[in-house]
Amino acid sequence: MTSKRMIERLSLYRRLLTGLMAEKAQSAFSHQLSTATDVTPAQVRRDMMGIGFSGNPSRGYDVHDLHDAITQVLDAPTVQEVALIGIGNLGRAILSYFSGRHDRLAITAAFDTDPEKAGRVIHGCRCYPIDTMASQIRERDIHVAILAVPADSAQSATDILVGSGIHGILNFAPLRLRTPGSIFVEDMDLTTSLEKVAFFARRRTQP
Amino acid sequence: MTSKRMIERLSLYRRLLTGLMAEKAQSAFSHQLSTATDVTPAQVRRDMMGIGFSGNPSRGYDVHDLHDAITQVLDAPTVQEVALIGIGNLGRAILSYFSGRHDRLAITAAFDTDPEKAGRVIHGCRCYPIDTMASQIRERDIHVAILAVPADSAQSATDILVGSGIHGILNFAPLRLRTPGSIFVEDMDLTTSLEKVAFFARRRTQP
DNA sequence: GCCTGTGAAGCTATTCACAGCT
DNA sequence: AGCTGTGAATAGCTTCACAGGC
Repeated sequence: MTSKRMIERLSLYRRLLTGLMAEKAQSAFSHQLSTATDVTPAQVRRDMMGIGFSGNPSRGYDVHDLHDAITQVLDAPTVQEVALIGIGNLGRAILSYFSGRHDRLAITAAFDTDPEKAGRVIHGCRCYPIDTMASQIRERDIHVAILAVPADSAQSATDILVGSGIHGILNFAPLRLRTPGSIFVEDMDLTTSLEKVAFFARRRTQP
Repeated sequence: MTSKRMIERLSLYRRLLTGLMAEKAQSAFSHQLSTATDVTPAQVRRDMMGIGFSGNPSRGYDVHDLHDAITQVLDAPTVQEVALIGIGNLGRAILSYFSGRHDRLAITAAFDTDPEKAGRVIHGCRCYPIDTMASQIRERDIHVAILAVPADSAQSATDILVGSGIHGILNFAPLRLRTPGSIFVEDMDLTTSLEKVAFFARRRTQP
């Protein structure tokens, strides 16, 4: 229960439900949730079971209640702060992408080695020099970090993060971080993903 | 054989092997390949089997030969061109990230609705207005696209891509694209990934 | 002794299929 | 008639464990 895959799907369902709420839909069937999220209806029902949410054979699932139920599972009761490490092109893109988009997750501190950037406010997020990172993360009780630094400084940054009480890292650096098993790491490996797409695209061209 | 997961791992092995070649290593054992890529030694050996590559019980796998063998599987014999759709913050970050990094994959055309951007060259990649996209993709025989447009224009851009002969899409837009089954789509969903990290980080905090 | 190669076992995740409800 | 909830079946992937080689 609550496997990595299932959490991903819950995130998708919720996003879809938010859209449905905006168009005043009261309820939705598993097959409706399934088409927009690209999973099977059976999978949707399994996931509902997984979070202990029940639907109704004649109406399906209540859109509002389900949205709440998923939020109950996915989100912390209070806003979770997120630290961004690395304010290069990618870091800034990530900042602009998340800026004000989520109501329970917010990037509230960004760090960079470049002293030029310290003190600036980018997309509503204040930037600090990297040597204040450990103390700030610890003091502000931040447990989630997004790592967007070059590959050659990723491991040293990670070591600091781990030592500062971080529990989860979204890693954009193109390497596998060495971390204690207690840290959750999700890799966003652009190179690997693009190579994968290129591979399967080629295979579709001439199978 | 050659499942999605395996292709990802091959990409990781190759990156590691490139590093090993730089430090003049001749050969490597499965357990060496495994630690740096975060898979088990048994998995490494399975993957070698998968691409029909043999090692040697006393020396392990020849670094150079294995690098070649993986490249043979992963890459096209010639350079594969990639189109980038959307030259916003994220698109530019992706451009800078990939610029000159790969020798068989290159982003050689970028498209945006903003006519201001057309004609510019960003990180070595020429930008074009979006209405020339279909014809250029078709004429230049491009089969791979990176989609980095806002969510509300992602589906219409996708429809054009599909109609232009694209076979694989690396999708950064936060929604599931509707595509024919013949198209390979890989989703890079920042929101979902961050929610996942936040969820498991929280769970580590108090399990 | 320590490695690779691999059949067999084990896991995990997904899908099937149908009873039960409305 | 068409849905949900779910035990059972299936599929896909990973690890075990050991024979064979250096």
